Amino acid sequence: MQSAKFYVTTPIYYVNAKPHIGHAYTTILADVLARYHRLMGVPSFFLTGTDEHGQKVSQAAEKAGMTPQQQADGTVVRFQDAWKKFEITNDDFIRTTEPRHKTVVQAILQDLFDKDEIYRADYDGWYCVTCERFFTEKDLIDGKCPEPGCGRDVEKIRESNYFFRMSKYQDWLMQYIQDNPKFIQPDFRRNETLGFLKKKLNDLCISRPKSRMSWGIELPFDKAFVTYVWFDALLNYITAIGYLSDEAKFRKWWPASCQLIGKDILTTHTVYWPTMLKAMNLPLPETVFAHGWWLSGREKMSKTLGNVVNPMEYADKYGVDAFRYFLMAEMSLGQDADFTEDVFLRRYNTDLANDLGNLLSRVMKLIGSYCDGLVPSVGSLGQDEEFLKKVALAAVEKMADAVARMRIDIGLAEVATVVRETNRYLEKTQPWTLGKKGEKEQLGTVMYFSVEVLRIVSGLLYPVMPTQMIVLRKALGLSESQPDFSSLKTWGVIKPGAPIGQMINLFPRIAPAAQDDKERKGSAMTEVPVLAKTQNVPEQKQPIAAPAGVAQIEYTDFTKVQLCTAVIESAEKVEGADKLLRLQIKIGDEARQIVAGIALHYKPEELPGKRIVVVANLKPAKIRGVESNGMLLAASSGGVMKLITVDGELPSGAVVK
RNA sequence: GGCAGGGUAGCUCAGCUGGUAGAGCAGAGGACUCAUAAGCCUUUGGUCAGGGGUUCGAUUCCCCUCCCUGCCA
Repeated sequence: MQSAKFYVTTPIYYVNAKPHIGHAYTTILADVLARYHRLMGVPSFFLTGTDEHGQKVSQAAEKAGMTPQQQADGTVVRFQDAWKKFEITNDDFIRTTEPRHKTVVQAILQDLFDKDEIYRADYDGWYCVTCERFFTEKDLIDGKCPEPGCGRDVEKIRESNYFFRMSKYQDWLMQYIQDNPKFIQPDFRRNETLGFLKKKLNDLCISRPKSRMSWGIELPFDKAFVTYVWFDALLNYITAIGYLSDEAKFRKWWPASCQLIGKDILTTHTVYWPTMLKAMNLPLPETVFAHGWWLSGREKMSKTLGNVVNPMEYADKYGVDAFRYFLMAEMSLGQDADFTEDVFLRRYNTDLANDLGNLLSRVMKLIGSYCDGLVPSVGSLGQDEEFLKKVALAAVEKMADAVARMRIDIGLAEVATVVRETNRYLEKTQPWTLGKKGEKEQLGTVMYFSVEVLRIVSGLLYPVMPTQMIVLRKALGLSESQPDFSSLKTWGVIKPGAPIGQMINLFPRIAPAAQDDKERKGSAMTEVPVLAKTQNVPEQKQPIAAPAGVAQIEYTDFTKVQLCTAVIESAEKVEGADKLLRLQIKIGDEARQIVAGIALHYKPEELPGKRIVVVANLKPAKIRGVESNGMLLAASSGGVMKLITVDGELPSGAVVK
């Protein structure tokens, strides 16, 4: 199943956007695929980049008082930094504003124009002066501008544009898709494209008049126009690898092995793109793979809904490796998947902390205690050993197969099984008992087999968790920094006598924040706002029976709130706010500033020295421009408000529960 | 409305060409202690959406209904 080379691409991301989980997922998936192929010794090229032309960039630039290029230069780093942080090993990063891209795009356009693949046409349409946008007849809503919140009258104008003769490739493309089942994956996406192609395909407008939109690549044969962004953007996949500039390089990598996309850009990649390539007389990519969305609760994760989980936050909170592992393990094939903290933590604790991390701990401890910290030699083998070895080696094959089928999740599940089997193996053989009984030889066999399995597991997981797996391998005394696949297929690589490193805690267990049950799943994500969306959002099923207004909570929910006692050091009014006081408090030895809405009930001078109860782990917030690090508790009824305090003497910083 | 794909244990899903179901997680119980209160063992859960048909026999094939999802309009 190995090809001679592996060229993987992500879409180029719109530079104006902030990196979110969708970008992160695609890019990490590409990275994992690239790393697996490198591990298997397949020459690999991994491309990502940014799409930097188009109206939104120029609008943002104008707003910021800079040129579009400056705007793009300023925002592209958000992607570059993110990928660095996520250990992305892309071989190139293309920006569509780079000369190497623009030059080649223009050459392609000129060539297609010369071959009459592109022609000019006039047509009538409707223009909204306010929105500065052009619409076709059917775009209009009741004959008015369809832009949300606009709805003004539109005027009929005649416009010219250039068109790519896409329609003539319709039959060819349908046939090609049918003949090449691997071209569009997963299968149901292929059917979608075929469905799309059942209707008459139009030619593709590939230009925009500069009068409407100027930030783009100028058409070489008509300076009054720039290239339509999609036509420009899709070409990145070939310009970056040397099309028309470095033919040897281009021939080495094209056609792409795997082009990853989100399901939202299926048509551009399975209709526009292949017909463009056909017109250029280039072969099509082997596979265009459309993955699903990450969902939180019931809502699609997208910036327009405002419920984006910021990938940075999870990576910071739980580690880049754990984040990568979660994304790869939790999403299967082209399906959508849920991203909630509950699901994340459960998977982290189960797979990484309890099973894998803990396995490493127990093995290291046992070798430290009973084998002088050295990998022992092997004695006679029994059925248990043969079984364990078989399972581990089989996982290597299964992972290779899973990678070829784009089912990283299945491969990872296979590895998890191996880890579980190893834990079982330890229970069964009880090396601690063997150690106490002084049965050195058997003990040695058990420990050696455990170490070997961990070596193989670490190699299989390396592409997903590069940092932590290197740590693991070092702990096993492996000197090589990167594993290679052939060593994973081989049993008995670690030599007896090799020293084991210090005990490490690879994946510290995280105390679960909340119990999971279906009804509360949606609300577990604090980032999800209540949306006033009326269409297509089914009512929440099975609403929980709870008193109106406030739902019952689990004890573990309560434990999320860290309450403790504090002493007020000083207090003063916040200027411009009649209810707010700025308090300097001490929680134990820690000084903090909080803002409290108690000015109508307490005078600043009567507060110093009072013992209060505060929520200590509340996210810091700015209230009226004043930073507040916590929140005090007070009870109120009928216009009277009293501070919560403790009954008797207790030091500041005492835990309240 | 058209097309496509689904509805299997509390959750996420696996079940190829028909012989009444499995995994992981979650729940319950237990023995142990090398380990990250982890791990291991045992165990509770399923009229396999509903109805009809073909068949000796259907979760698996066919038809109908209901519900969900995606794409399109």
